[in-house]
Order: sequence, then C-alpha cells, then structure tokens
Amino acid sequence: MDLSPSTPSKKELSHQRIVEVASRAIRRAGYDGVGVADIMKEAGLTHGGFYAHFDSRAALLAEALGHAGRASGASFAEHVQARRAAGETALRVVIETYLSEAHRVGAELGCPVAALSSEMPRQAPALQEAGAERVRALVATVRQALDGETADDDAQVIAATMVGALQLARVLGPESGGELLAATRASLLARYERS
Amino acid sequence: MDLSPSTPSKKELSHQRIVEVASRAIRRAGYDGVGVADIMKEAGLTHGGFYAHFDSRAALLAEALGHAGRASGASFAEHVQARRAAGETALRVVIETYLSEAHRVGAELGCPVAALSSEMPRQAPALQEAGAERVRALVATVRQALDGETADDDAQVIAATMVGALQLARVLGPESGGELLAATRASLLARYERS
DNA sequence: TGTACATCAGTGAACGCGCGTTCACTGATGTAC
DNA sequence: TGTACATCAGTGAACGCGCGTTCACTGATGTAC
Repeated sequence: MDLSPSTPSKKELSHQRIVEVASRAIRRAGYDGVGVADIMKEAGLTHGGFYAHFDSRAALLAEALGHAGRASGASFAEHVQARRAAGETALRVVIETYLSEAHRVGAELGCPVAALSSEMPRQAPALQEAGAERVRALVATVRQALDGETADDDAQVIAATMVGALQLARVLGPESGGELLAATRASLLARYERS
Repeated sequence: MDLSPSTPSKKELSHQRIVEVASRAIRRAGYDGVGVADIMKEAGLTHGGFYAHFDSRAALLAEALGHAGRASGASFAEHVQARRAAGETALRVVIETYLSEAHRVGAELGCPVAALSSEMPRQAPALQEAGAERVRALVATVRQALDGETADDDAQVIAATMVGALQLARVLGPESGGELLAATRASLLARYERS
C-alpha cells in the first residue's frame, strides 16, 4: 500500500505516527474515548497542527480504523505462518490466537472489530463503511484458514462466534471470561477442524 | 421486582419514565451518545430536576442498563411462550428471535448486550459490573432453552455466537447482514437442536 | 559560495459550543389544628 | 370545614470544563540567482 517506498518526508512520518497512535487509542478507549489533543500529544506534537494532516477528527478515525485492521491482520498472519510450520492447521491457529488470553487483555493491539463493533452502526456513513470493510476482511481471513474445505457460510459464522466470544469474555473478566474463551475454542475446533 | 405494587407516587412515575427513556437511548446511541438534557426532555421534563432522581449520569446509565435487560428479556420470554405453544423447540425460538431481521434493525428495544458489549469494558466499575450481570442473564436464558440436554458450555458458546452475529449483521447492513444472520441461524440449529 | 526569499511543519492562544452539575425559586399537594 | 404552613417535584438560569476547530505566527528547510 505504500506508494512512496523511498524516504518518507518529515510530514509523512508525523502523519503515520498520528494514525498509529489513534489506531491504538480507538481500540483502547472507543471512538468517543479519546480527543484530538490527547492523540497529538501522544504522537509528540501539539494539537494545533492536526488539521494540516486531516480534514476532521472523523477523517482520522476512519484512517485509524483501517490501519488497526491491517496491522492486527498482519501480526495475525505472522502467527499463523509461524505455527503452521509446526504442523498445526491454519484454522486451529486462527481460533487459538483470536480467542487467546493475550487477545482478551490486549484490545489495544488486537482486532478492531472486536474492540468497536457495537459502536460501528452509530458512526457517520464513511466511518461505518470503513467498519463494514474491516468485518469483510476478518471473514476473509477466516475463509482462507478454512482452505475452501467447508462452505462459505462457515467463515461468517466462525468470525461472528469469535467476535462475540472475545467481547463477552472482556466483559466477564479474567475467570469467567477465560472459561468462556476456552469453551468457545473447544467448540469451534471440535466442529470445524479437519486434521 | 416492584416492591410498591400499590399506586406509585408521581415522583416514582417520573423516575420510571426517565429510566425507560434512557434504556432505549443507550441502546440506540450508546453510553456516550445521549445527554442528560435529551433524556429529560424526551421524558417530558426539564434537565434541572435530574439530580432529584439520580446521584449522577452514571447512576442512571447503570439503572437503564438493568431495565433494558429485564425488559428485552421479558419480551423475549413472551415470544418463546407463544411459539412454544405452536410446537417449536425453545432453542429454535430463541435463536430465530434473537437472530431475526427485526432484532437487527430494532436495537433500541433489543438486547442491550448486543447493543453495547464492545463499550462495556471501558465503563466505570459499577457500570461494567452491571454489564457482566446482563451477559450472565443472557447466557442463563440460552441455558434454559437448552433444557439441560447439552453441556453447560454450549449455552455460553451459543450466546457468544448470537451476540457476535447480530453485531456483525448490523455493521454489514441489510443484504450482507441478512445473509450472515441466516447462515448463523442455520448453523446453530443444525448443531444444537434436538427436535 | 553566499545571500534573499518562499515554502513548509508545527506552535500555542483563542473561539464556540455542548455537556454534567448546581442552585435559588415556583407552584402544587399534603398536613396540622 | 377552612385556614396556615411545610413538603415535594419540577423549573430554568448559570457554572465550569473539555472538546473540535481556527488562525496568526515561528523557526527550520529548501530554492533562486
């Protein structure tokens, strides 16, 4: 996606840093949980310069959501690569990684769909559409892990189950939440894994 | 739950009306999406009187969440009763009602867990605990519909799947969302229904 | 190579505005005698 | 039964405060000649 692979300008570096900070902020605190001034400060800048980078706060949020999805998707793909080398099925790795304790406590660097989905339908159209795109990307990731062995619908159901389970586990906290994650992992693997 | 079944005072009626309005408002617009003044206005009052009813905005939100859960749970139970009389299994009714098109578009009167779960972990402790209680109530509803025929873990997995699917369907919109709901209904029924 | 100027990224003060909360006050309802 | 007073629920103006956004300005970098 990077169309200027040479040395990015100073402004481009700042822009990337702001987006990066915002992508963590929305997953940690929600769309409404973080202000322009906070993000700029965390990026090492003052708030006045913000509008040289973005048309509005909403424009940043849309860009940050996309970045969050691509970043968490990439780190996800790395996990899958590494563990597939150890002989595990792609589906098992996806399920165990998504429904892991690390993902339960690490929303800030995790899947933005799980972090934000109940807020998405209430956002401005552009941001809503960016959310729908993230959902489709998540379903596509699951579909790939199924290797076309099962019906297309299964990818949607598995994605929905993972998102719901992770969210409920975060609400329930360490003990009950951990049990719910374990039960969901076992259930999905028992049903869908072809070893 | 009503400890004063005789005639409620005028103040108690106002209180109930505010809670009712707020319980719809948080499901429609989220915890951050609605202000004290808006709620009071919709309840036919002015904002100044708010603090004669609640210690703080947060206190109202907690009460509104509980009300939303009980109200949607009750209307849910009615559905189940009515359709069970027609010979359908309780589990089928629960799944088809929760994952219905009506529920996708009717968040305002629907399950508050589906409407709010990704925001819940970020709220103040009291409100977070109220959220956890709603999750447990939802799981309990599913467990009842299973009639003890399946393992306890199944109720958690089914609840998580329903919440996730409804949320993703709301993000995706009418067409793709409708398909996702249909696929999830079919999948859950195929796996769990004992006819 | 050196000077003058233009451009660029970022600064920090200021602006409206909306929100949660407080408070003095009002009009209606209930109680004492 | 009627009058005087207390209580109660609600009103509406006002308060701080934080937030998104704007804007005149600064210091550094790049360009022209």
